[in-house]
Amino acid sequence: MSKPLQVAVNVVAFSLKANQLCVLLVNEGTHDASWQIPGSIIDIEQDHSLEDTAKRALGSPHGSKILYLEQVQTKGSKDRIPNEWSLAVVYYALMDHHVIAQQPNLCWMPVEAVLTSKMAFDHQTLIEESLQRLQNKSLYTSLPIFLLPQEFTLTEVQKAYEAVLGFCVEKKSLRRRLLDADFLEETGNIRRASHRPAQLYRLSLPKPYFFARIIEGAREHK
Amino acid sequence: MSKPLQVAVNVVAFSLKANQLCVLLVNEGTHDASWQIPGSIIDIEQDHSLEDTAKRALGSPHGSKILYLEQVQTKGSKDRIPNEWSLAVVYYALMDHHVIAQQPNLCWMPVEAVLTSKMAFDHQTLIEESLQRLQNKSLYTSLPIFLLPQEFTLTEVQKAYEAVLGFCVEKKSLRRRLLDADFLEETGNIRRASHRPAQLYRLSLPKPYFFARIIEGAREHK
DNA sequence: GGAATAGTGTCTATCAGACATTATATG
DNA sequence: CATATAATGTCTGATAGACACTATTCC
Repeated sequence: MSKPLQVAVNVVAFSLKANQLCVLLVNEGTHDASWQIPGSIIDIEQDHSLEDTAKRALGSPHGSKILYLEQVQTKGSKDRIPNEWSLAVVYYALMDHHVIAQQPNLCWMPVEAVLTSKMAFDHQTLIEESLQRLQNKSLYTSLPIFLLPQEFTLTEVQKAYEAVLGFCVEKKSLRRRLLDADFLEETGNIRRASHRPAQLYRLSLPKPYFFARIIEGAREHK
Repeated sequence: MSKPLQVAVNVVAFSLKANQLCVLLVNEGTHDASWQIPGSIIDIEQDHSLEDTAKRALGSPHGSKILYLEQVQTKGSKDRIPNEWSLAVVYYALMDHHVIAQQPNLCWMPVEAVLTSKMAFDHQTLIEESLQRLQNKSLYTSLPIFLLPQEFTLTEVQKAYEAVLGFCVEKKSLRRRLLDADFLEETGNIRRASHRPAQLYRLSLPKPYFFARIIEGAREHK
């Protein structure tokens, strides 16, 4: 019989800020470079399930404002953290960056910056692997839309795809995919600016839509 | 601070037996209908990582004869098992059914039979979800080949895809995918029978290959 | 009218499916 | 030669990408 083990749930939270994909980081403050992703130890009194722990780690116990939450993987080994068998269940979340209260120890950092900065433990890897999953899945689903507010234009959807994927996507192809698929509905409202106004849409289902084919422009960028 | 928790690793092992996709089941013998999938509690002395626990659960500590192993998900909640917060990391494995020693408490059961029989705990669900993952991934990867022996014909590959996916795939399309992709090499050997003999192939890489598009015949069967 | 972005029309290339055809072994 | 399976040729349809074009608003 083996000794018991403490289990953490960590969350890589993504949001869009000025058309940039960002990740939520916490500074535990022990020393300067100790940026981490949010996480909590499972509390079997408080948490009913792993998802509850994930939501608690994001300070959103009832999950409001977490528009999408998906488990990525579980890491467990003797040497993930020195001298300690450690286990972490990793999720990623898509949300609006406004919902996190301004706190000095929290920040939304652009992914490119994250990928070159020093992170605590193996959190760099956890972020990379979550990003990889989000990117792959965005090639054949409507996931990037879950980074947007409830009402959005098709151009905003395109910007969201480009922020997630890291390359340009073709306007007409994307619009064809989106409109042919029948998971968007016009709200009837219109976004005005100093040019032709744009139709506003909303999701008619709270779940991501799966397309039959991937965005193939991706192949040249692999 | 929450109480510690015991963590199990469970494995849904698939193999091909007479062109049928089968799942490895264990009967713990306490009562008749207690078929389960193999599993072990993490032993932090013995196991270096989660994968080690998975391999140990399959009675294959060094992983020989497990041709493919992939983590599917981690289930954790208060009510998965009555009156106990329980946590299980689930993997699926692809292997040759010959490698499991004949033991009275082990059996390879065809998936269709599994899906209609009563299983212990939530193991029915774990199998369904693993199968789902295997099927989805088989639409755009070479995974089914990992159910075959080292040398195989293209017709055997087709049968493997059909066993996994549960529907017929078109011969020419599949061969085009396989041969255009450059992850197979002819062994030079030949499989003989009472008809035209077939070229034998082997994998030139031990990793699954990812195709650019899915097997679209799938769409009609969804 | 000019600037700027929204939204469309349409051609091409690629590739999966369908299915007919040819090839090669055994008995 | 009959049978059975291996392997190929080739047409069609669907759809992603490219990109030029039109539409509509503000100033």
